[in-house]
Amino acid sequence: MARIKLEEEGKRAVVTNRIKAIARQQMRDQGTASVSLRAIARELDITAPALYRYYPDRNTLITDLILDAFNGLADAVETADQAVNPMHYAERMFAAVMAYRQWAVDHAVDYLLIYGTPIPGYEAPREQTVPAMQRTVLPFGGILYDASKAGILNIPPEALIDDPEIRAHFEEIARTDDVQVPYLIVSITIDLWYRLYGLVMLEILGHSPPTVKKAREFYLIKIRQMLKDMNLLPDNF
Amino acid sequence: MARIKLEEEGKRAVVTNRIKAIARQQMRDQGTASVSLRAIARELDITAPALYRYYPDRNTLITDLILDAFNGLADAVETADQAVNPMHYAERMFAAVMAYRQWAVDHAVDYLLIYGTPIPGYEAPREQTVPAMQRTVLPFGGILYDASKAGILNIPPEALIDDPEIRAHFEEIARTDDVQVPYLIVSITIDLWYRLYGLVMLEILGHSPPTVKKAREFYLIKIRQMLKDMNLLPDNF
DNA sequence: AATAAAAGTAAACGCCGTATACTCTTTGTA
DNA sequence: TACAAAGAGTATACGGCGTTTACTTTTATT
Repeated sequence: MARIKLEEEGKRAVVTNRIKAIARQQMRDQGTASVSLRAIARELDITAPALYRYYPDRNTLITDLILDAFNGLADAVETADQAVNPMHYAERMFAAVMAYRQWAVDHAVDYLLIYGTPIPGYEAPREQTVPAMQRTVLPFGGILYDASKAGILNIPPEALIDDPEIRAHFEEIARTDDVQVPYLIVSITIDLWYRLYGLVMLEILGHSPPTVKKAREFYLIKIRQMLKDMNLLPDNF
Repeated sequence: MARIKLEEEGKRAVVTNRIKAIARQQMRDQGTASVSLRAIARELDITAPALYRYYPDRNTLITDLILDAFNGLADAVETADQAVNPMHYAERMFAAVMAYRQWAVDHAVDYLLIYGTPIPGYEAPREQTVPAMQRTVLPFGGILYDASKAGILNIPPEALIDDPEIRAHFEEIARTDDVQVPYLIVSITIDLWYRLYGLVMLEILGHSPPTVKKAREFYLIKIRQMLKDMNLLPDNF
């Protein structure tokens, strides 16, 4: 029975996966906000209301797509990080940073879905999306923390935060059950992260100020400088 | 007759302005992509097809809103720049940078409209939008150029571009009819700009990695560091 | 006052998300 | 094995959307 139950669940999973795949294709073709239940149903040779057996409404489907995107991005970064020697912090950071950009470029709509303008009428359920989002930032923080513990990391002076409130906020973020990560790690992680974000968004949306051609090279130049400032630039770059 | 003609044109302008105002209100309420001709018509106590006397289609209206937004942002930055002594480059830059953020925060939907995820089904007419967009970047380049001519500007080493193609591209951007602005000015302008972009987007969209509270203070911290690196930090900040 | 242009309306087409009521088909159990 | 319950799907409908077509009203000019 457990086996039959599983097969049943499997069938449902197959259908929901096809629904999501078609939705992603639609986003690719028509833009992030163009997920249309009727169009998905048409593609599946099914009437529109039948989709409501799988998703209670359009928003839930979108939430599912968002969670998939966050997890896909996080997986890509984590995988890249874990593929290199954990003691080679510079290589780890470089791999993570390049994987981040590559995933965003390869899955532009998904990246826009999670980090771009929200879809009108859609409100994200924060209790689900926030943890998923944090997964995409955590690897960078982890690498920086590891490097700092190893005494490798150079923390640029601009990471120091005078404002006590922001400092407290950063310390709160960095407090887990057993460790208190120094707020400076949070500070440089966010600094790195918002710059990745700006660079990637610019490339994906294609409206660099006068368009920067050769976006990958530009990204590399900027990344190289950032990592150099942190003493995390791999020798071979 | 010329007078009457003008009044006629004035009436048309009044209506199109009301159309745009309602559209902006809609965006504010429902999100960037929710500009609805029928809803605008309803608000105007008019039938939907009547709107086609003023705009041939929805996309043209959106283009108009986009151009207004670009020009509004550019005006805000230019005005802030021109309000201070033109010889005080640090003050000029600080004023421009703060005006940029303030406009974006005050007109979040408009900022998203021009720099966020494109509206599905809408394709911007580049020959109109690109020049308007350039107006929003130009003031920063101008201040930096003026400061460099005055021998004030400190150009950080990361502005140097090794890649000859990107360098050539930057030089092309910086070539106007009578002057050839050094590519380094373009390089630091773009560098400043994409970081403003990342910071502002993060604040507007509210999905800082774990949300950064006190976004203005955070912006200030980052800006201060950038300007300091360029020797453009005003004394009083 | 007559006329031409501008502004607006009514009706329709084919999209959309969603709700309701109904019908098959599959499945678990008496 | 017969049957009831559950699951999957359909038909129909509602009100929303952008847009087109054909027609009417208003306004300005000669």
